[in-house]
Amino acid sequence: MSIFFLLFAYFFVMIYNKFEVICLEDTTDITVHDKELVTYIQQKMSSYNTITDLSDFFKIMGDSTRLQLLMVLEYGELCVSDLAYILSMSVSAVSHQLKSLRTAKLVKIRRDGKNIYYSLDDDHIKHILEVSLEHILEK
Amino acid sequence: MSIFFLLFAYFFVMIYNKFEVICLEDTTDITVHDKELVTYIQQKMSSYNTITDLSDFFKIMGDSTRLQLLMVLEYGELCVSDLAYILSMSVSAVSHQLKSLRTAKLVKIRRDGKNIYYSLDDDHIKHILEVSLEHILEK
DNA sequence: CTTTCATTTGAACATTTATTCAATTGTTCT
DNA sequence: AGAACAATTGAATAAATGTTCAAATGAAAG
Repeated sequence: MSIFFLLFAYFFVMIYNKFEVICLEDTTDITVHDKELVTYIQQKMSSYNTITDLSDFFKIMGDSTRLQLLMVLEYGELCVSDLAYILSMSVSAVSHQLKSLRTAKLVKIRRDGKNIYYSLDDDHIKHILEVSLEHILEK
Repeated sequence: MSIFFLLFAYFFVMIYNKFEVICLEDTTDITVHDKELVTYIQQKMSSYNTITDLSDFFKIMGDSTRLQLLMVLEYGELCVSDLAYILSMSVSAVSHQLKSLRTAKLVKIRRDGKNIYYSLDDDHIKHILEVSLEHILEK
């Protein structure tokens, strides 16, 4: 009885391992069709860091709350409660998002007494927003 | 005994309701500081639809996989397995993201036999990517 | 007509993300 | 010093998102 069990176990492990190899090969070994173009792109492609930096930048503006904040701040500096009033959101929620924008270096702050005034940190953003807005409106 | 319970319940409900009102007022009644600027912005602000469209557009590019796909496709049209090979990702994952890009009308497809070739649907995107890349590199 | 290849699809899972709530910090005014 | 105001913070909750896996589709070749 036990010898059959051992044999069974042995073949099971063998087949299981084989199966794993097949699976791994399946996900990594992808047949390339346009080899010339693929190798050309692999040489030319931007570094992974550049791409993640860029996607992080887009991710920041990919939220309507943060984008509204940026667009409102194009008109001038404003304190947190005024921003919350304009977006009709809670002060806390706005503050959290302003923090994201601040760590992304898209806005800067100025303290004046009890208030903290936020403004755009950079004029590039205005340009990007304009170009992108054109893209949206033309579609 | 039961009369005290009723009295307690009555006051509890009264205070609870009052408390709710305070809470609601707390989140909506925000003191405005720069009334002039706030009302000016409220008139000038883009419609909510425009902003959500724009943030949806940024959201699409806010993922490194999708952004890589767009940047790779700047070099020419490619089929799914070649794209998967370049990004070293599974074909399925790439296909899912290509679908997002397609519904966002950023890429288009062309069928050729068993292969499906993807390419950029629009030249605007190239421009936006260039402008944004400049922004990142200058920081 | 069946097999093979390229791709898509849907469900499941894990991870990330945005907002709320309650408590805390920092500032001014009395 | 204490009250009042403006804003931040951290934990908790709920919603959205990306990848994997397994199965299904569509097209071409044997």
